[in-house]
Amino acid sequence: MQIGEASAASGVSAKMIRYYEDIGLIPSATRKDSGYRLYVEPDVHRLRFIHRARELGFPVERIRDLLRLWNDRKRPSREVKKLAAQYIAELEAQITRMQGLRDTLKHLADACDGDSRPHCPILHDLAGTHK
Amino acid sequence: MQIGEASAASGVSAKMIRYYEDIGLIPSATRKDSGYRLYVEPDVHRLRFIHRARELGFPVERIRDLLRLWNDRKRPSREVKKLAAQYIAELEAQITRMQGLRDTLKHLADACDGDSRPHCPILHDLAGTHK
DNA sequence: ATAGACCTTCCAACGATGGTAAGGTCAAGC
DNA sequence: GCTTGACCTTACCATCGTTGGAAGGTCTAT
Repeated sequence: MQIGEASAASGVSAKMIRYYEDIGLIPSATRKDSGYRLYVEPDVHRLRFIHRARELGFPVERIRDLLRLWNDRKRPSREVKKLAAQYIAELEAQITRMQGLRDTLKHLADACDGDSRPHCPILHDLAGTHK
Repeated sequence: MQIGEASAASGVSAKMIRYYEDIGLIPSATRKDSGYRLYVEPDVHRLRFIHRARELGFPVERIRDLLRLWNDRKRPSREVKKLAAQYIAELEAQITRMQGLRDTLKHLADACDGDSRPHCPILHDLAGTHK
């Protein structure tokens, strides 16, 4: 099948399939005489794997590791779990940080009258005039 | 004062000060005969405002709006509060999304033995073989 | 033969920041 | 006056993942 069909079947845009090939995340596709890329079912399977991992937010470089483990039928599940745990920890850290931002902004917004008067604790805080 | 001092006083790197000038977030600095940029206290104040807003995660384009409101002494606080509320809602959405990712990964990791055996629900899910 | 759907490569952009290179300026010390 | 070193200038390149476009080649059906 050509790249368009592989794209539709995997959920990965043709653009991104070429990109993944470019950065070596997937092997170079075989080509027809015309230069068109050709794919078979296992290729689509791998693309679906990548698509799902991206949906889960794994950065591409981590997907490289996941693919390596996926291809190794004898790998210990310990290694996969470790990668997942690392990523979970990163997510936790980012969530905590964003919750902090949200809380700070909420406090400022709560203290802001939000009426037609110009006084506003939000801008006041941003201006750093309280320090 | 020169850009280095303005940078140290505001917490914004010299690099970013030039960038902000480039994208029109701040007005073009006056120059010495040598071409060196010159700053005065109100400039530093504005840079601190930007710095704090970036710390709070405001994207630069939103800071543009905030600066406009900040410069308008007669603006109703309602407008500022509205901007903040929008950003808070975006934060909430992002937090919720990341929590979803984290929970999904946690469930998968919990179901993974994490031992030397190769079976692993994490890769199994990524492969989409359950669908 | 021609239309139109598909494919190819290459280039640019996004947002915010860091880095580097090649060069100009300025103040202090000798 | 000359050198040193800290500071400044512009102009690129890289990041990360993705999208868009341009200019052109290929295939299929009419």
